[in-house]
Amino acid sequence: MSKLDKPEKILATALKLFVAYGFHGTPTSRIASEAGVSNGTLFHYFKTKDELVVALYTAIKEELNQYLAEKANETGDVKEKFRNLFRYSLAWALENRDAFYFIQQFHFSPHLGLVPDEEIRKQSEKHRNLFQEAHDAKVLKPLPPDLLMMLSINQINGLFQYLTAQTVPAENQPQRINDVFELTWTMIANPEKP
Amino acid sequence: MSKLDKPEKILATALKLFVAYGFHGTPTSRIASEAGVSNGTLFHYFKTKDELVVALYTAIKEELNQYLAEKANETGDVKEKFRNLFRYSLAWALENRDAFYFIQQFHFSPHLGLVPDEEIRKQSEKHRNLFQEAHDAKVLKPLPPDLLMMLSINQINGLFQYLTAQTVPAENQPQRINDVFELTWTMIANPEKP
DNA sequence: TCCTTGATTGACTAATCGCTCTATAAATAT
DNA sequence: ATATTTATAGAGCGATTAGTCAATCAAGGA
Repeated sequence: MSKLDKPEKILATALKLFVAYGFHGTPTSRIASEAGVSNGTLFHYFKTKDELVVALYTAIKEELNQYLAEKANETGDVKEKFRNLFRYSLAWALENRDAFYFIQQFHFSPHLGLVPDEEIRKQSEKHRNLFQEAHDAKVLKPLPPDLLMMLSINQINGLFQYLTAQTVPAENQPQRINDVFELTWTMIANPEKP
Repeated sequence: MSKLDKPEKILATALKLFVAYGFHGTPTSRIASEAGVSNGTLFHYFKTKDELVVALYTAIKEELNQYLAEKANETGDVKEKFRNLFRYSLAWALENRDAFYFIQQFHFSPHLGLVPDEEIRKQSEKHRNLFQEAHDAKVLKPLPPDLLMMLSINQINGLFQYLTAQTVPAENQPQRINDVFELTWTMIANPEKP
């Protein structure tokens, strides 16, 4: 127990086991033992198992958002901002496959209902603003920006699934990612705008 | 027990409960009682709970595929075939929300590993062929057809999420669906082809 | 030094769950 | 009519699990 402090170690272990065996398929006792702590310690930091699951979700989301905030490109034009967001989202996903998979697993589980709507909206606020501003500037197609954002996110998810399922050589991945970004951009961008 | 025979009633009840409470969040005893059968009867038709989950998945997939096969347009040009596939996929999803949600829930669960790869590939064989043929005829962009199929499927998923989350008036849905199909088509189609 | 507070442990429990088993009834075959 | 298989029920069992609890241990403040 040197590098990570205990709550972090518990979360890291829970992530590994959850993606392998599912939420209810992993007993808290196993999380505790594989994390090298006792059963009681786990419940000292997380009152219930559900609370642990939700804490893991928000921790991962925060990590992703912080990463994207660091890599955000504030200088380029709109398209470059979108490209950056797209590129780094995928870079993070490929570097943190379990975590990215977990996000989707969580979204299709009843645990999603335990997170307040407000919390969820806040997590994607910055991205929503980006789409809203681009929409107001007529850079995007005249469709609801929420819809275009949803489609873009699912482009990322689909490409992630493709890159992780098929064994695409790592050196081809950046090219593929850029290809799909260009597809996505022509899909959502207003062609009448320079 | 009049309309549905018992295995069907069990599957229908399981679907309702699984999407509400998750796989492990719904005891077999509750499935049985809400389906109006005894615990023993459930295990008479499905040897294990896992087998029940997988049977539900394959039953839903078959129903969806049969529906799409019925609605398939064999006459029109390629784009119209794709439009039909897109449109009816969403029509079915919106008419069978629980079932469509369940498919995704299942895909992000460890139960997916219980289905042989061969079985999964067979389920999307016809659609894969459609993409392959369009690719060979240079109708699609020069990218792997598997990738383009993955992206198209995720367009459907994203639009489904949008239409079910936001309260889009039912009368606007066909328009939105067609909008997004056109986006998808310009995304995957080769513009140099008439 | 004593006291308080938080961290840590692991045995323990109450409840639950998947599944079996025995018994019986219904259907089907011979 | 008899035998054989299938359907149904529901009590019950063994195993597992989330969460508790009483007992130490460590750290720091007064």
